[in-house]
Formats: sequence, C-alpha cells, structure tokens
Amino acid sequence: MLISAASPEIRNREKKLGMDTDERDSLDPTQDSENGEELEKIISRKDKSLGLLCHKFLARYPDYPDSALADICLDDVATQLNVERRRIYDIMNVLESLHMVSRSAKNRYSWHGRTKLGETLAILKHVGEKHRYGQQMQQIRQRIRDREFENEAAADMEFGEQKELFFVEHPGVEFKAASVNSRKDKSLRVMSQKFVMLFLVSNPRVVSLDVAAKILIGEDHVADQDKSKFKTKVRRLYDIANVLRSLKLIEKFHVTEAGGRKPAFKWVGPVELPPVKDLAKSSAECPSKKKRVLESSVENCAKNLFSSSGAKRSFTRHPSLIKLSRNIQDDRRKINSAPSSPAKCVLGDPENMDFSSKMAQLAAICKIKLDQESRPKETPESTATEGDTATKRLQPTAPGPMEPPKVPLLTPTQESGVHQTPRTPLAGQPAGSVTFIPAQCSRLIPVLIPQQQGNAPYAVYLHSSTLRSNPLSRPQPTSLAVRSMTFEDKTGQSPNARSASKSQPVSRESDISPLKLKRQRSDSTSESSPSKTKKSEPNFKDSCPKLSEILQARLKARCGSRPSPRALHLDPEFINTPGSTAGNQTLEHSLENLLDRDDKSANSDSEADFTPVQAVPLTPGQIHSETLVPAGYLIPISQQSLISYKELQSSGEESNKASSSYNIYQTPTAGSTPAAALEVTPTNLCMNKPSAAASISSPHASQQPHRLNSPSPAILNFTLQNLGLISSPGNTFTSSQTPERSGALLSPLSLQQRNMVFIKPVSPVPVQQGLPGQPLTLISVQQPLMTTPKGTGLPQHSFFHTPVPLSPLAAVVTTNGQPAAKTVFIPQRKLDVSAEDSLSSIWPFVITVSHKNSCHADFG
DNA sequence: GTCTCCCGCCATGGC
DNA sequence: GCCATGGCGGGAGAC
Repeated sequence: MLISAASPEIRNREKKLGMDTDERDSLDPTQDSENGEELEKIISRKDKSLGLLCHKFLARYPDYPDSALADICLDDVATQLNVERRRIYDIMNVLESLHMVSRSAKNRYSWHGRTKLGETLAILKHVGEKHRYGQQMQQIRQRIRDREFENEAAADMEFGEQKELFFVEHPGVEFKAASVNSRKDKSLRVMSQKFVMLFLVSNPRVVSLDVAAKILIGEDHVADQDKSKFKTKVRRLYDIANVLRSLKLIEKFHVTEAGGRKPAFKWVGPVELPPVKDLAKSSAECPSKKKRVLESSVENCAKNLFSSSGAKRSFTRHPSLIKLSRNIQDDRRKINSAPSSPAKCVLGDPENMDFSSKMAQLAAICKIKLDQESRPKETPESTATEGDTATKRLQPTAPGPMEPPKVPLLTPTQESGVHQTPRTPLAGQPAGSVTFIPAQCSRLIPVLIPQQQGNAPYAVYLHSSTLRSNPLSRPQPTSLAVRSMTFEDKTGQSPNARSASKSQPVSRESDISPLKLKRQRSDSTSESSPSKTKKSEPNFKDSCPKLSEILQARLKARCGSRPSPRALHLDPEFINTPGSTAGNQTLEHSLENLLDRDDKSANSDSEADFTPVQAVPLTPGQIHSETLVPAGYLIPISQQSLISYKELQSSGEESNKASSSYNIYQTPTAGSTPAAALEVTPTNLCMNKPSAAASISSPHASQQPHRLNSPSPAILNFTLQNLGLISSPGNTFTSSQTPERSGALLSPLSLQQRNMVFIKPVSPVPVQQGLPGQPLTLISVQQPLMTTPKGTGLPQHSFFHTPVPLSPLAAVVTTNGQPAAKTVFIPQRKLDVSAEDSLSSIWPFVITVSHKNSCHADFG
C-alpha cells in the first residue's frame, strides 16, 4: 500500500504485475509449470529491478523524518525486500551520495530522507558549476556531433587535456583517500554525485547516457577510456538512474540524434535550490554566535548540512565513551564560556595581547601538567590521554567552527634535491608568524586552520602513527622526546638538520623496515598504485584537498569501522573549485558545516571529533626565545616564517598574488593542486620560492595528475627520508624527478598541497629560537601507520570532541595585518593502547624554524 | 541488434 | 578465514 501510494508508477506497475499474478494464479501451476516458471521469471526480473527495489525501500521511510532518524539494517531490508544485500548496497550508495542516508555502522545506515536533499543538490550544483561540468558536456556533445570520438586517439588526447583543465577528482573524501586506482574512486556514490551534477549544471537539464558516461570515464585514466569501460560506466549509470528515477529526480526518455536514438534523462527534481550562499551564510553565522549558544549553534550549523549526528549517535557510541563524551562536553562548555572564546583577535589589539598573556599562562600550566603527567607514564599515549583533559581545561577559546577555513597557501617553488629547503612561503603572511595550537592529547592532531583572504595558513601535521615496523629495534621516542630542527635556506641543505640527525643516537635505519620503505617508495613513486595506506590518504588529482577531508580521511583511516563520514564524499568536491575565492567562501561555509556535522557525527559515534580552535594572531615578537611550548601544539607554519624575510619582502607581492589565486578548499582526495590548507609534511619542509608556488598552485596548475596525491603517511615518511630527516635506504624519489615532475611533486607533497600540519603532541619543551622574535615551528612528525606489525595493530582509540586550548602561541597572522579569527578543528583521539604501543608507535620530533629558514631536527 | 540491467563472481579490506 | 563492501562484466530479457 505504501509503495502504491508513494508512486503512481509503481502502482501502475504493480497493477500490471497484479494482473500477471492473477493470470498466473488463474493458471494451474501444476498444469503448466513451465509457463508458471516463465511468468515467475518475468515477474522476478521486473520485480527485482533496482528502481522498483528503491521504490519499495523509499516507501518504508518518510521523506522528511523527524529528529529520530530511522535505523536501517541492510540485512533486514534485504530480507524484507527479498533481495540480496548486494542490491541494497547499490541503492544505499546512491542514496548516500545524496545524503539521504548515512552509514552509521557496519551493516547499518541512518535514514535522513529528503531533509537535506535540497542543500545537497545546491552544493552539487555549485560544485558542478565550479568544475565546469556544463562546459564539458557541451564539448563532449559537440565532439559527438562532430564524430570526433570516432577517432579514439585524437579524442582521447583531447579529452585528456580537457580533463586537465576542468576535471576535479572524485568528490569524496574517502574515495579520495583510496588510491588512485582504488575501486572506491569509481564508487557508485561518486558517480552518482557527478551524474546529478551534470543535470544540475546543464541547461536544459537533460543528460544523455553516453555523454554522462564519457564524462565519468574522463575522470579515469585516459587509457581506460575504451569501449569496455564505457559499457561498464553505462551499466553503472543505469543503476544510478534507476535509483534517481525512483527518487523522482530524473526521468528517462530518448533523444534522437544523428547517431540514432539514444537514451537520456531529464531532471525532474527540484529546480529551485537553496542558494549556496545562504548555506554559507547560515554557516558563517555560527561563529558569530554568542558563547553561551556557541555549542548549540555549532550543532545547528552541523545539522544544516548533511546532519547525521543523531542517528549515528544512537548507535555508534560505545557506552564506555559516554562518560568521556560528557566530560568533553563539559569542558567545551567551560571553554565556550571562557573569556577568550572564539573572539576574533586582532593583531596589536590590546585585548589580544591580554589574551595572549593568559594563553601564555595556560601554556605554562599545560606544560607543567604535562610534565607531571608524563613522568609517571612514559608512554606518549598515556600522556596524551591525560594531557587531553588538561588541555581541554586550558582551552581558552571556544571554537567557532563555522568560520570558513581559509586556505593556507604554501608555495613550493624549488626543490633542493634530497634535502629540501624548508621554505614555506606563505603568501601574504607576515614573516615570523607562527601559530601554536596545543593539542597534546591526541596522537593525531589534524588541524584546520582557516585562511583568510589569501593569507597563507600553514599546516602542521604531526602525528605518531602506529607504525612499528621494527618494534624490537629500539623503543620509539616518546612524545616527550622533543628535538629541534632548524630549517635551512631553500637552496642549501640543512646541515643543522643533518647534524641534528646525526646527534640522534638512534639508528635511523631501525626506524624504517624494508617493507615500510618499500611501501613508502611505492606510495611516493607510484601514486597510482592502490594500497591500503592510501585508502586513508586521498589522491590528489585535479581537485584541491580540503582539510576537513584530510581529517576525515585520516580519522577514518584510523578508525576500525568506517564511520559515517563516507557521506561526506561530496564535501571535498565543494572545496575543489577553481573558482573565485568569494565563491569558495560560500562553499567553505557549507564545508564547515559539513565538517562540523561530521564532527558531531563522529562525536556521537565516539569515534572522532573535531575541535574548533580559535587561532589568535600572533606577532613574531610575541614568541620569545626560550619560550616553553607545550607539546602537541599545532603550529600553523607560516610559510613566510620559513623563508627569509628578505625574500619574503621581495616576493611578498608575488606570493600574495599567488596565494590569492589558490583555491581555498581542496580535497586531499581530489588532489587538486591548489592547496587551501597547508599540510606541512616533510615535503613541506622543502620550501620553494613563492613565485614557483604561485605557478604551481594556480588553479590551472592545480590540474596535477595523480602524482599530486595526498600526503599519505607513506609519502610523509618518504619525504622525510628525502629530506634527510629520517634515514632512507635510497633516494630514488627526488632523483628521478624531472623538473616538471618535481614541481608536481612539490605541490602535492610540499607546502602547497598541505593544507594543514598535524602536530604530534609532545611534552612542553623549551624551544630556542635562532633569533628573538623569530617564528618557530614545532613539528612532531608522525610515522606512517602503514606497516603495523601484525598483532600489534592500531591502538584502540576513540575521538572525542575536545575544544583545543588555544595557546598564547597559537596565532594566525595575516599578511594584511588584519586579525584573523581562525577556527581550527582538531580531532582529538583518545588512545587506549598499551605502553608498548605507545612507545613504539610514536616517533615525534620537533622542528624549529627560525627566521633564517634553517632547520635542524633531532629525533628522539 | 541494441538497450537495459540483473546477477553474482570475486577483489578488497577489516577483523 | 570470515565477513562486509562493492567493482565489475557476462549474459539474458526487453525493446
């Protein structure tokens, strides 16, 4: 009845089926079993069609569910619908691409209905416009008309070029996280989203099957654009189309062209879509909320887009985490009510100075506490866990999650061979600016640092992975082991670093097992090779990586079960728009919302949380030598701080220009060249001239092929090797690079692509600056978690929503001198690991960046 | 003959 | 090794 009521089409169909059934019933099966089987066959085939199946499925749930989201069990659905699970997967994948459902747990989904469908479509449209899908369709149509496709070679070539120009990688964080050739890159979800995009950007909203298939194929390697691929794509498109038809979003018809009668689909779904800017506006409003309502506003913002927290919360949170969650919430409330809450801090503002002072005190307290905590427990994990609480207490600022994450732009311009010169020219960012974000509690601390108006943020990605390729070789340095690294000039090697490395008593070789090295090399050299490691590390192709995506991917990679973030695969796309910054900002808000939502979802799942952190502008002079820096601080690396001040001045204009040209949001998975957020990986240490960075990071330059893959841990590690930061059997990576490739590699692996830097929480240590008033950067480098010895596995961990205390050191300095109220999302994960894991899995080191652009590092 | 797309093999990855 | 996913293409019904 529900099905019939839900769809006239189904009703008619069922009527027909009913007639058939009646006819069949009228026949005596025993008399004509063959005929009965035939009928059964026919009925079965039709009745099992994906579209009808989807109809049945949709009839089970309301279009606009209440707050209580329905829990969908695949097994139950499959049983009730009398189909195989495989079919349900197809439906769920398409629905998930539209955020009508979200995966909450294994074998379980949460139903959202059409609540967010409008926003999702709006965003898809926005992304599609940004990526010029409409133009691509026009070009393909024109080629089809011109029969250019008959010449496969020429067509392929042209299409490949076109792809370079317009295509952004698959819209999906997780899919991005997968290797280039990973099957997830061809996920039905991604195809579904792009298919929908084609409708939304085309005018009239009609898409022929072949055009859609060709566009989708275009995203794959050109070589794959053969007939079989085309057929496969068409098959999948049929599957998707059937579901979309069930959703009343498209209708099928045929177009008659020169080539004959071709199947096509027209959009019959909602035409009036909520403007993306509205979404962004709603998102932007969130940070402006008062402290008292900050949390709720954040929650609301999170719900604005693809909210699924409620459902996930219901069934993914482990009971043991409830208490933790409550504590976190309490801490958050405290933080939110703190005077230093997400207030926008302006450089030079007396209030900010006061805030900085307070933060300094907090940092000192934090340090003491960390020291105290770390002594009894030498394991970094335990320290981090305990320190987390302290950190949360120290949280000075309430996160304004809704601030659009500006893209920090690192301009990798030069490659200095094996030893990359740490030059992070952040366009538009004042030299010497350093942001420290304390986050000593989590092993992995991805930090989103919004960039403002082309000001380059930075990224610190420090994380001690669970890598223990050779557990017995030596105890891994604990988080307390803090060493300093001095970045050298771009052109020169980093003697300090080498010396520091030499000073490191621990054998480098022991740090890296052959297998690990092999995998690292594989990741570094062949981005296209699928690997498990890459699953969490998005591929960078044409699109730009987004911090949130990175976070998602990384978090996901470390989570045993696949969290709901899968539904966010759409999100990355939003960010990867080569369009104007203004346009991106609206999108950014949406992304923020998405991130927040996902954050909440993760929180509910007790799997991961992102903590918004307010970055405080900090003048170089604010950081004094011998400053005690609490371990685990995220230091947004100001690219300019990494380059000489003179160079900065000389190239500042260019840098700014370059930065402005960047796309703020880039999905790590998408791998577009422009890097909004900088993820300072070891490669990032290879500083390049801003000018070069500008060229590389330009939107078009962003069309870097697969080699622009996301910074996987392997790549990170490998890069470190190349930088001489860690030992490496060989350096085939840089040596084999051609100039062009070098640039490409730099962009993905270096500052440009790194939207953020993950700082491994380390204990507070006095950091000596080369010169007073010069910025320093502490970087705790994480080991790739790829080669975890069997049995050890990844430590049990959970993510929790912990507002990251904003250290006085934490600062975001904009070039234009405008205060940057930065919001940083820091997922903090609580690790439940044994001491062994803790010791062996963490390998932090600190990189101290001086104004001289020199660095030296010690590895504990 | 082509269009549709069901079906299920089997690769992948987590546990 | 088991299980959950889901990519993929054969092949058969529909047209």
